[in-house]
Amino acid sequence: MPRKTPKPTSAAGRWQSADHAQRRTMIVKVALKLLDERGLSAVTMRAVAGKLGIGAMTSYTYVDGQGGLHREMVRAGFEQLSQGCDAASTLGTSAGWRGGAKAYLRFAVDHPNLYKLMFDYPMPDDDRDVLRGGIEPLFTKVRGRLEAQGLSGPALEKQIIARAGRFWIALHGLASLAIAGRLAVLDGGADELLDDMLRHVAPDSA
Amino acid sequence: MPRKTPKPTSAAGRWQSADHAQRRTMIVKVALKLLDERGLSAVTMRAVAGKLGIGAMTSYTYVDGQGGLHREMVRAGFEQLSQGCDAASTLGTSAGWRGGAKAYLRFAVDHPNLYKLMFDYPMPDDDRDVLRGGIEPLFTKVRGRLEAQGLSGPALEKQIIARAGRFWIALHGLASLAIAGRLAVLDGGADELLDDMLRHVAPDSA
DNA sequence: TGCGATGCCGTACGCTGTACGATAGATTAA
DNA sequence: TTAATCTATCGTACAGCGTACGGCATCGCA
Repeated sequence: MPRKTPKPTSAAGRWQSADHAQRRTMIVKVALKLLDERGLSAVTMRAVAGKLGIGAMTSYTYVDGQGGLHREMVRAGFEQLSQGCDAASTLGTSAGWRGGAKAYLRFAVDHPNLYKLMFDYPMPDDDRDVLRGGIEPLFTKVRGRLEAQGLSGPALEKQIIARAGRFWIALHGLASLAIAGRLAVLDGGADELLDDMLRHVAPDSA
Repeated sequence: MPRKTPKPTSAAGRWQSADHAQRRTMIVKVALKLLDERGLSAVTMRAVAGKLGIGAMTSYTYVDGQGGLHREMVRAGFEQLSQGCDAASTLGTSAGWRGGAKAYLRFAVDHPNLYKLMFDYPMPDDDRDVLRGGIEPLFTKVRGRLEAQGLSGPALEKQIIARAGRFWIALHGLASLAIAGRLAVLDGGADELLDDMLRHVAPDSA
């Protein structure tokens, strides 16, 4: 019985009283939950549709197949990562870098499957702007910090890439290896490794 | 016609004149070629068996299903990575770190699918020894360097983890982001980023 | 009232991994 | 020599996947 009447209540009934955008959001949300809880291989079109009480093919109306669903999940992931890091760091201060870094790592450890999907997802080559990808806040902060120090022009751009890039590469290395279980030697000393890393690659040092 | 006579020639005929270990190697080799050329999703049991002219189920005699095949590919990959880095670096020298690093990155860029498989592959938790995983040479070299400086005991172990770990994390971050196409901003300046990274995290600096 | 547009989804096709069991050749025992 | 056993091979089948296709029910508008 498609498109009946409003039908405001009932778990799967919510579907009815939602517009197009909301329905896509519902699909992505269910997919993210499945991804977190049971891994990428559990995010099947059938499973997602089943959880929403709709036919498998219905989801194709709101999302461009499985590839499109992955793309939406990646987008949502970068948004969440970006917001989390933004909230946790304060512009330019050394403690700010550390706060942002911890937020970044927390996201990766809390959502390992999503994080992997985000960084395995092929990024279009014509996006010369690497700032995309959820790390805009980092670059913006570094920019502000350096501008406050009087830098500008090409030198500024170069320094931004060097410092923010370096910082981000280190963070991603930590996150990625932590997820893969490669940092077991630490015996719980992930904090130490992070501190050591920050000492060496913090955007404040030349 | 199983287990006929030697039959030394012919492409698929080689299969006959091979022992158990050699046949597994042949399977893994074909799988690695498929992985490099057409991605992980192309490494199907049927495709691998087909390339060897054997029935799909036959490969199960030599490899423990798809999971086992992945495991064998990962093993082969770490072996190759380890050898490449070992050959390219000379103990302790600053140029040595750089050579090893370049070899590491070259492997990752030349075999992105394999590299991803290697570092996505779940590592057993009871392998407290992270040295496993193809980076033993790095840790060994750092150890030698530090021992030559007179360090020993717990301080030595701690320094090894701090310095080699830091170095490796940076390398993996670079490799991983390069594969994902996240380093496009460089405009071909990957070397610059590597140099900057080496300046900051080389195992020689405290 | 009629009718095109829109959302829904049952069915079907080709693909996957792999469990099972039949078969055929090699090896060993009598 | 002959019979029994073992081993490698793989044809078949099943469940599950993504998704193309087409039929359907309902809505918005004329």
